[in-house]
Amino acid sequence: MAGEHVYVENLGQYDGRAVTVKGWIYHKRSSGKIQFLVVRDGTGIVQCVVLKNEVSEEIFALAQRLTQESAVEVTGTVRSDKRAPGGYELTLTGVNLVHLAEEYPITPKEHGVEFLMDHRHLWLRSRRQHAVLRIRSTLIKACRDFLDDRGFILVDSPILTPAAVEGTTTLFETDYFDTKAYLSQSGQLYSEAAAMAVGKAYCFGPTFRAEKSKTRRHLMEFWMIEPEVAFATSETNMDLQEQFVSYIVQTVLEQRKPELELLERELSKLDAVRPPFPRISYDEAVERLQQAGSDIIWGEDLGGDDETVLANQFDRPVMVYNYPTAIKAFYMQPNPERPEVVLCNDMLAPEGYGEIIGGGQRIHDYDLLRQRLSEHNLPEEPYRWYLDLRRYGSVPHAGFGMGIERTVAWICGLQHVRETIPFARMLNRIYP
RNA sequence: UCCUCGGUAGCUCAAUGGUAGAGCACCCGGCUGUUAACCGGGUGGUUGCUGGUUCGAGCCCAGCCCGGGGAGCCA
Repeated sequence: MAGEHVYVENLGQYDGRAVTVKGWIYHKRSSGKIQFLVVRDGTGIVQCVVLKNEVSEEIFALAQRLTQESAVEVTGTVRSDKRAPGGYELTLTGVNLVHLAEEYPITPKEHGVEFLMDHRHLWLRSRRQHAVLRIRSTLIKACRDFLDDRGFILVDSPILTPAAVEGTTTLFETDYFDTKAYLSQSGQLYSEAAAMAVGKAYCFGPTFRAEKSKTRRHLMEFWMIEPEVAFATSETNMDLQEQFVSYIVQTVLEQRKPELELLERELSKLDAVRPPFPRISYDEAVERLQQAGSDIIWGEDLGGDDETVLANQFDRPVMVYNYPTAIKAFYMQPNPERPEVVLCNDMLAPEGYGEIIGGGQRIHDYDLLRQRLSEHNLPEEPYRWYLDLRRYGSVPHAGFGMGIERTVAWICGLQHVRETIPFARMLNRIYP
């Protein structure tokens, strides 16, 4: 055995040279005196050729024994070849078996969703899932780069919390040394405290919703990034959102084109995602929907179908602002000229991917916030610290939360968010 | 919680109320350029569970279990 250890993604730089690739057998085809081993190493996939009269009998026999997903170190000469997927292939001189895999459950044929999700730990090895994971990784880095480059400070919020952020959503309850604690459904309230400390803050982490939601857009555990800015208004908040979303989409488009192509994503639709984004008021949204045949009436929240109808009227994400106060959370700042609506907005992704951002301006007046807590039948005690923020140098401020999985699903063009997170937590699924 | 569709070989699926099938995977054999290779042979079943109707149930009926899609809620 000889040859420098090289990753498949760099094979092009080693044309004509002897190298070693360390990886797993993705697939195998044989034809009597010639065998094709398709090896993946995490960075790519390369076809390796084993010729009977160019290797020893032992090597040829060993290659024949290899099973799907067996771990190997293969040595051979890099050669560009049009017949090889990827453009380069390896003519093998040696094979070292690291581990002979048992019969692998996931075959190159079709599988159902339940079977694949039961084998999620193995499904991650497939090409499509690789592409999604890489895009997710790039997207998260883009989110953080964007905020870090603009002076935001990462201030993480706790996962274990004493109370609900919004009284409405069901929370996962756990025991905290004989008192109750809840898994965080949002880091926002803590992000507000952080913004009052450092001016521009964001938190990024998992959030938990115990709602028995069973749709392609819902997970019980999902990741959310939540920027919060002091001295900001709903207007500047929407400016930030469109800059933010444009940046991450264009970054993924630049850096992950091969992955998007593998997923057969229509790139032109992503290319169109640049500022400014259309902004329509809730009032206008209701009118547009009624004209389109919806039976929605003013005061009702937009349903999933409504969101899709609206989003389809634009070629980029659309921001719907100033929803009725009655259907929004207790901390939303009312419009001073129209208290029946609040200064907030949602961002709806195109192509029916639904709401990817929810945000708005927060109440900064102490008395009004107390009144709202009371109106929402929320206890004051757990929110004492939150009310404190309105007692010591309270300023207008705004922020938003973006769901990572829905955003990845949209950018990748996936039918379901379960493929956008390594190990999805869903209704009826907490394995593997 | 509600609506809707489904559960048959390891996987994906067929089977008028009348002998349980195919493709793939796996095993054996053949093939020096395969691309989900191909060709021949073989192994493989408590038809989700319980009860009922019937001479006879994978199929019809009831209940339950499990899963897919959707609603509500939200990101």
